[in-house]
This record gives sequence, structure tokens and C-alpha cells, in this order.
Amino acid sequence: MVNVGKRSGRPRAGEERLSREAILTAALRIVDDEGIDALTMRRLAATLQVNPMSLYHHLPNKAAVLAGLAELVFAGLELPDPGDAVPWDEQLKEAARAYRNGLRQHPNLALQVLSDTSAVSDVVVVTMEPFYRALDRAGLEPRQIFEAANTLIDFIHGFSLGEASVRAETFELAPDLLTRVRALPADKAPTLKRIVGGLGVEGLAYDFDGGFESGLSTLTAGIAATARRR
Amino acid sequence: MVNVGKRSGRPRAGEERLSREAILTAALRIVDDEGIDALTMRRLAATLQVNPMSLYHHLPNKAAVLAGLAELVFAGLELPDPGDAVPWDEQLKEAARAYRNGLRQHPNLALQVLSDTSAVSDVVVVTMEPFYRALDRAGLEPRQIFEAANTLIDFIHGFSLGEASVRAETFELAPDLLTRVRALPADKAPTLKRIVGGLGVEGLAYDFDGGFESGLSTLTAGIAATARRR
DNA sequence: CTCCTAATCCATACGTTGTACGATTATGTA
DNA sequence: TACATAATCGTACAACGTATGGATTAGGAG
Repeated sequence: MVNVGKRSGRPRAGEERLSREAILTAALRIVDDEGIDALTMRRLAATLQVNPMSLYHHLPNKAAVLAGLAELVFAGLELPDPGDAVPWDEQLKEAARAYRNGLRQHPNLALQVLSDTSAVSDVVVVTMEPFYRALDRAGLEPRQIFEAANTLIDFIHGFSLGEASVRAETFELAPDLLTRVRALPADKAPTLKRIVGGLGVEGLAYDFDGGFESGLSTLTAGIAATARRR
Repeated sequence: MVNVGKRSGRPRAGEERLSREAILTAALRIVDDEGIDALTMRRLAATLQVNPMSLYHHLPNKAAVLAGLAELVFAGLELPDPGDAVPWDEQLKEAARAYRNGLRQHPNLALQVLSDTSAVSDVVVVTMEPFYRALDRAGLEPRQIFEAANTLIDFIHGFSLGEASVRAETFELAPDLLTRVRALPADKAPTLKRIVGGLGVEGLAYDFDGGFESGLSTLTAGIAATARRR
């Protein structure tokens, strides 16, 4: 079969249409714009105006594309470090807020990023440096720093997972969850029902920002207690 | 085409080969044994000795199967409630441990369970009752109880996600992560490098149980501080 | 008992997906 | 110039989810 419209074969120097980065960038745009299910190798190749099989010379398979996207998101993270200008707990919170915000940049990718452990490379660990700095200033020992950082990171991951899931769904069930709780038989969850009763009307819409800050305060308070105990 | 081997048509009462539960049970076994990717409608039908299309009379599509699995796992959760026999923080920890263990029962399903918000139904909220009971005993106000419970749950989710991901992967990168950190240039992450230096050799293998307990202690300490502040 | 309806299951088929294989063409090195 | 290598393309295949429609038969209505 003769090639009529497009050129085939190896392109001239400087005319390569593809590269790992170009592919990943295009993939990220597709995922951000249309969701993770819209990302197929064919669709990706089409937006790059390239034959689907050409992608496989730069990435071994689709899993590698997804892993590369997770890596890309992590690489884009930059946690600020206000340093000694603020108390250690504020330093810690500021880095945590930035981490959460970074994960929120690409909600359609959250699940992939949070579950892809191959993305847990040197890059990621190094990114967390501000966490270790702040915890060091708090007066923790090495092992305590390590564990406290992991606890904080786990909280952020769990929080981000919930946040991303709610945004991804049709947002139908969540809003009226509390009203349905009110309708539960009293013997099933008495404490829960009492709590909901004491929440007031404004409690019906969950406040993600407030929830996150509350978690941060609880964690820093707990870490402070550990530091005080030596 | 005449049906020779198998029976066809509507089965006699009580002789139905399929049901929502039977399908989900078989699906759960496949996922547990061979991973989430092994679950296809054809494979599922084969293990039930049934035509693939028969499944669609009990579940509308594959997404419903996955959602049903998440629901199944949640329904199987039972958080113990030692009640007033122990201090509130131990009561809280005990429920948290049970929650984590419940999620660990089906590691191949963790991602699905943790990200499927449609599973966040009445059942789930009611399951969390021991959390609310313990936090109530701690002396928190309704809104604080709500927020503290969410923080704890988010931590458990994040922790479980990491735990499941590591188990699911080939377990190649994680073990030598710390050794690679040691090899990093000193100016990239000085605090991290110092912490790792102070961890000792046994720190190279991450201790999930220890990490979880550490997180629980940090959280309960933080909650106690909130309770003390009124 | 007879007819109708609805439940259950099956056979076939379609469009889409990831990607294996081989051919084609340019580059860089010997 | 000769040749290994790299980048792209064309074709093809197996597996997937599931739409459609038909076959069989249990159970309810008359």
C-alpha cells in the first residue's frame, strides 16, 4: 500500500512529531478535559496526528502512560517552605495545604496518582522535605518525624480521595445523606442521630475546606503532644 | 438451534442459577483470587456456567457489579464497640483497627471500595457509629465529633490505600527507597537525609502495623487536646 | 384447563479497545 | 558506501462490554 497523504518512515532530524513528554502532555490535557475514560491510545494518537502504534516507541504500553501522568503531576508539585519565619505547626500546615491543592489540580487523575506506587520515587520523597523540616523544628526524633509525616500524608491522601470522588460523581447522593440519617430508626445509630440533630441546617452541605483545616489542627495538636513527651 | 445439553427457558421456582448475590459472590472470589483485571463479564459468566448475557438480567452493567462489590465489602464490616469498659481513646482505636482490618480483607478491591462514593450510603454511615460514640464520650460537641470522625476516617483511607497499593505492586521499588535516599545529593533534601541516617537499619523495611498505631496515637492525642479546650 | 405475560436464559453480532507484527524510511556510525 | 538503529505507519487480531432478539417455560388470569 502506498502512502499518499502523510509521510511514513523515520522523519527527518528535528521533524520528530513525538516524544515522551509531548505524549504525556497531550494525555494530560485529554484527561483533564474529558476524564480518564476518554484517554485511549487511539484518541491520544489522533490528537497528536499520529498513528496509534507510533506511541509505542516512546512508551511501552498504556499503563506506562498512566504512570507517566502520575509522575507528571507529582513532578509539578512544589511545597512552599516559609521556614523559621513562622511556627513549625504553621509551616507544616502550609506545606500540607499546598500538597492538597496540588492534588486538586487534576481531579480526574487523583485516583491514578494516589494509587500508583511506582510514582513513589526519589522525586516524591524529596518533595516532602518541608514536612520533615517542620517536624524537625517541632523537636521530634528521626523515627517520630518519619511516622508523623506518613500520618499527615495518609490523611491528605484519604481526604483528597474523598474530595476527588465526590467531584467525579454525579453529586446526587452526598447532599441528602444527612437528611436520610435523620430518617433512620432511632435504635440503629442513636449517637449519630443525636450528632446530626445538633449540627444545624448549615451542616447539610459538607465544607471541604473547613474539614481539611480541622484535620490539620487535630494532627498538629497530636504531634505537639508527642513532642512535649520528649 | 435446538438446545441439547443445558436446560433453557425460565427455570422452576427455586432452581434459578443466578441471582444478584450469587453473581457478586462469584465476582468477589475472582477479584480476591486473581485481581480486579481478571474480572470480566465473560469470565464471571463462565465460572457461573451461564451465558454472559444472562448476567444482565440481574445487574444493569459491569459498573453495577463493581459497585455491588464495594457495597458487599462495606456490608461485611462490623466495628466492635467495647463501650464504657475502656477509655474513649481505646474505644476509638479499637474501632479504627477493625475498620482497617476490614478493608484489608480484600486488597484487590481497595481502590474500588475507597473511591466508590455511591457505596457511601446509610449502611456505611451507620457502621461508623462506634466512632461517634467514642468521640461523644471524649466530650466533643456535635460539629467537632463530625469533623474528628471524618479526619480519622480519611487517615484510615489514605493508610489503607498505601497498604493495598504496595501489596498489589511487584514490591520492587519500595524496599530500597531508603537506600536510594541515602544516595541523594546532600543539598536536595538535607533534613530527609539526616532523618534517614538516624533511622537505623531496621528502618529500611516499613512497618505497617507500627505506622498505623503511630497515626492512631497522634490522632487521639490531637482529639484529646480539642476536648480539653472545651 | 387454557391463554397470556413475564421471567430467565441463550446465540449472534457490533463497535471499541490494547497491541503484536512487519514494512517503510531516515539517521548515525563504520 | 554499507549497515544497524530509530521513528513512523498499515494491517490485523483477540478480548472486551453489551445491544438486539429469540427460545423456553413458570406462574397467574379467565
